[in-house]
Amino acid sequence: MARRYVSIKEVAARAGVSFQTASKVLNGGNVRVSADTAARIMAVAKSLGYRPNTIARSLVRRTTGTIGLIASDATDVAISLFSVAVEQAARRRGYAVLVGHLATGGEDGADVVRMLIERRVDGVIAAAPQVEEDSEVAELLRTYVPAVSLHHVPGGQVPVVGSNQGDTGRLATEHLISHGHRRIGTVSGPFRRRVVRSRLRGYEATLRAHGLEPDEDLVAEADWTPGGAAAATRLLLERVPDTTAIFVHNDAMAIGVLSAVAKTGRRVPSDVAVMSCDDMPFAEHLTPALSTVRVPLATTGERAVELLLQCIAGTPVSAEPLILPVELVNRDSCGCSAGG
Amino acid sequence: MARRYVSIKEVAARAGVSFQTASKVLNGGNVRVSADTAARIMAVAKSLGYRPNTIARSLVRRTTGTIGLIASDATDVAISLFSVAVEQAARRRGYAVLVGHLATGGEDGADVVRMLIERRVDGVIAAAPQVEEDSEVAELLRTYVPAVSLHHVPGGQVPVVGSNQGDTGRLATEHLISHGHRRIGTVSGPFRRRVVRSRLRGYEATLRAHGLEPDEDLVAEADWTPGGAAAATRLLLERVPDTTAIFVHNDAMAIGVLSAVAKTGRRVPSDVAVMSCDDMPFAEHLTPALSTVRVPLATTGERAVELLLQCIAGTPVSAEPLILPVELVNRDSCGCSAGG
DNA sequence: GTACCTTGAGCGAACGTTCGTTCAGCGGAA
DNA sequence: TTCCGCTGAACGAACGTTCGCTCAAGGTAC
Repeated sequence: MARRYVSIKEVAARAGVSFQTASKVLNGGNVRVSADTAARIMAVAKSLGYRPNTIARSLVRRTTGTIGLIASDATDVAISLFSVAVEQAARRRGYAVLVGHLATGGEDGADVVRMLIERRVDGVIAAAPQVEEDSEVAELLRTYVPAVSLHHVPGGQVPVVGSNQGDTGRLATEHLISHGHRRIGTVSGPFRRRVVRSRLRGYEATLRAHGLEPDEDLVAEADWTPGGAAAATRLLLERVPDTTAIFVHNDAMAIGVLSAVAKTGRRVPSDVAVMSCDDMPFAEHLTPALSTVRVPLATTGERAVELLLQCIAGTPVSAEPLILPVELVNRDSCGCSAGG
Repeated sequence: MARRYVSIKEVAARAGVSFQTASKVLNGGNVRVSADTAARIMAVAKSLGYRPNTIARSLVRRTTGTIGLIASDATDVAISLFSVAVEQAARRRGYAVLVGHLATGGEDGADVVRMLIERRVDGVIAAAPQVEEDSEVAELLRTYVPAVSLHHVPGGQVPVVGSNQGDTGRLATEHLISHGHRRIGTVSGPFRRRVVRSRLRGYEATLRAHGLEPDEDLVAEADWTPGGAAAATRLLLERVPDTTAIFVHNDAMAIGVLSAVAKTGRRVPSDVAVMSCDDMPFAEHLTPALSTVRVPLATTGERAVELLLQCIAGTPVSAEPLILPVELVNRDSCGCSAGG
């Protein structure tokens, strides 16, 4: 299999020019080379199957044209949607993406970042809630490499991009209230996440704004998974049997909520209405079709890349988080189609 | 922000040794350095925040410790499960992963591979069905870099790892037959995919083995998405209204099938039983809980990494595909829990 | 005929490492 | 005293590029 890359020196030798000249025509910018010398070099390069060695290029240019993506264990569709968007946006701009998926606990965060740093990525995008608690990661990001995060990073100084999570809570809750519900529960992600707390605040504020008192029995903490959400839902319906609506913190959990509600013999949406967050591709195909607050993950990914490239270029970047609007998507699970 | 990496030369200068000596203690192997010189160098390195530059290292070592992963647009949970497994397995072995997500049509396959090659990845793992049709990609993989694929690559010579897809078709169909079904439809992925054809062959062979004649009206082609599957299901049930069971080619589509069946007023599993493939995390939480043939995607990812590292090391590798067994997982949608 | 400009190409240095070889100094055996 | 071997460290070369400077040849203007 003896595969070997041919270097620019071999190309140059075969073409009868210095390797620096070959460099100019093959990879370089302003060419200063006659048309037929150039053509000859190109021809030789092609026939030899020359592929530039970006490793060597990176060494002298001191940039790798690579960005690092640190993502949580992307069983979560939302994260993978985001990751794909990031990679494609980056590639469109000539950047490659080096990815690290954190273990569930996120205990390897610093390892991943070190790996990225040692590979000299030009910048890092963090899409892992675990970094919220990891000050070692924060420190590394702050001191070694431009970074953009989907989540707040301890100590700040890392630009954040995302949506207003309070809005998702507000929108979902308001909509449920507009359907006449008064006993509105919520199945949330882990309390220690900022996203979760923001959504919870939005939910509670909206309740109050409509004269309803938040009740902590109505709040059930889960873990972003369908299974966890199903358990939380059972608990919630036991504690408050007359719950008539549930606000779920993501679509994956909504699957579990739907199933748990059905298992108690209640029907969605007539007995219990359900509103979710995210709007993943499968949401509209669940039974009943899931009403949800759309979070623009793909756009967020593209914005994150743009923002990061600005940081890399040294353009000053706003200290304020870049906020992308969320949007209510009404389908069946909230009761809209039933005319409720 | 003037971030600057400190090089080994600066560390060496501060420690009063040659940079090659510093190299030995910081990154090198057999040390031949006195204990306190070593300690001094380490201390300086730490205080200066030295991070080895693997770019330079790669240049001289002629390996990057990086593998490329080319994946289809991983909206598909199955692919992202696989990708995560690959990355984590690779990292455990000291490799980083450079990822490229193909556009839906896969028209950028060769671009992605070229990007990987120019970055001198040590090997490539392909998890994109589109490569089955891309002989340019195949050619690049064959001539430039060790590779392992989840899908057959035109022209062969690239080791394949995966499951026996005929088995998934057989297992699902047999199980449905064992429940007494005689009119068994199938909602498949795109016909031009080998996976799909293998599963279809397994399905048809099993039908025949039980004295049932395959009927092409019972085969509805879809596109791996819930929406496409829903449409295909409607078509199928229109063409053959007395269909009593459906074999779906993945869990994502099963969501659409479940919803489409329900919309015709039929119930799952009593009117129409459903068997799927994959066993994604959400499958058991659908309503009804999805019976499915588990495809060990995560294990496949780890095996792919192992196999690739063998190729990289030059260990001869079997020409036969590496087959991982699939497994029947019975839940509610096939009728098992109803005693059918 | 001289001076100058332009074009095309060569050349040296640098990027931050690794790796193998060389070398100075020292202790001990003959 | 001489020679040897060992230890600790220095040193040169190489990896494959980019970048900027130098330089020769030829053309043009005076």
